[in-house]
Amino acid sequence: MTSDADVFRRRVIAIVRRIPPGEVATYGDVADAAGYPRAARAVGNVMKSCSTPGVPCHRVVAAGGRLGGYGGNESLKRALLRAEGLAVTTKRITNFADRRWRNRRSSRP
DNA sequence: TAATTGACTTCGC
DNA sequence: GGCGAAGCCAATT
Repeated sequence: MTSDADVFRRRVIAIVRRIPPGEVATYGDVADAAGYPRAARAVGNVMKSCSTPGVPCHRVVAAGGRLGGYGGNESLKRALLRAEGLAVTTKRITNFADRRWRNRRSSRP
């Protein structure tokens, strides 16, 4: 059944899978790409339930270049992002602005 | 069915 | 610069 929630989850997963290596996207960006610019939290929930392999959840970070959660293992997330070619510090991504995956429908002034 | 939680975001103090 | 509160969406209990 294509429940709205299922579609949302499917959409989020599809979008996250579309994130190219070496780039990252924020929960808000993924939510926006999914059609719900305010569903950043919902994206987090979907990620937590992401039983779908091939989904680079570690490429999804919080806004402002912060790491976010990743199950609490932000150290692991930091290592993965660094392996992707990103400059990550203990709390945020240094070149986040340059590595941010542009997927938003409208550019923000 | 209703209420709570959660890997968020943003503004205010 | 750090902490707190409010707002939004979906999943879970």
